[in-house]
Amino acid sequence: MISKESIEEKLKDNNYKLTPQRKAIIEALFDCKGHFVTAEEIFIKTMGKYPQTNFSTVYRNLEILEEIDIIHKTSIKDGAAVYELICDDSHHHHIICSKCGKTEIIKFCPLEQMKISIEDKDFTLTGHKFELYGHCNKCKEKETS
Amino acid sequence: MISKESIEEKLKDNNYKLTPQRKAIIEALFDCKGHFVTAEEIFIKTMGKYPQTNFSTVYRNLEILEEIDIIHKTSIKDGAAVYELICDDSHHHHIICSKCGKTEIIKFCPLEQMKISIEDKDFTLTGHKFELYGHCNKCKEKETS
DNA sequence: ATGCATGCAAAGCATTTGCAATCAA
DNA sequence: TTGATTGCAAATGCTTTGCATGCAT
Repeated sequence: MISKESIEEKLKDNNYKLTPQRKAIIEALFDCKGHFVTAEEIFIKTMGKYPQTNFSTVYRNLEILEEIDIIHKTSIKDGAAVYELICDDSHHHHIICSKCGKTEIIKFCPLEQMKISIEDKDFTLTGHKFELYGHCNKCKEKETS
Repeated sequence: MISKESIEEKLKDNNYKLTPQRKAIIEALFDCKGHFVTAEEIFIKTMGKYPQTNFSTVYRNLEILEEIDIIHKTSIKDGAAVYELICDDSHHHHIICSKCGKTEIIKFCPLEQMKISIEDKDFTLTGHKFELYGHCNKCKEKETS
């Protein structure tokens, strides 16, 4: 799937150094696999691994990690952005629990069937976003009880 | 399609008063039909119509208008949110120019074909987002020249 | 007359930045 | 050794809020 080692290698390839803070942030992201989490959550988890880590450092690294396609960034609702480790290289989308951030991967991409119907439009396509939102079963149980 | 009168009626129905500021904001949104625009752009346009309008008032009204489904809110990129008057009642999505905010409506919704393949997932669906991003021809021309 | 709406200024929140000190390579 | 990286604190940008005043109904 993906390993810390492969990420560290990718960082090296892009001329980034391996600081203990950076390693701790990556570990934190690993712990949150399958969930979109805020920078604050990552910061807290990182602090548990390497307490001498600053919030700015977290933000700066999240930016780097996004740039080299190690993590996804999106915003579920207004407010803080959320991040998730990319575990699957192939193009995909997400269904996201808007309560806890849990995600599942959706392999289906609507874009292919679309392309034809966009040709007549006044646009050159550069990107797209397709996200489903819902409540995961765990969160639904909490509601009921 | 949609008229200022119908919006004003909807406001009344929801027990909102018709202040000149509110009217000016609605007019501003009309002027921006077919474009996602920031609160600031709406504020500026509103000031041209009724200069005694405060930025807070704009935000407060955008919130109200979103709540009663008069406008759409989304965020194209990080930073400011963008808003657009809803001109078409039927469910649809958008292709959005990430340079100028221009939009075109896409009637196609991928959700229908999807529903079956989500049934096995651990989720109860509550919402979805499907947006295409690109450059409109006008913005592309500017690039070249 | 009543309470919703506004203006103003201050606060809130997530995120970014400048700069000096530090550390990985 | 040297430039990338960090910590710190301050600044930024967007948005929200409290409160007194004003205005639509």
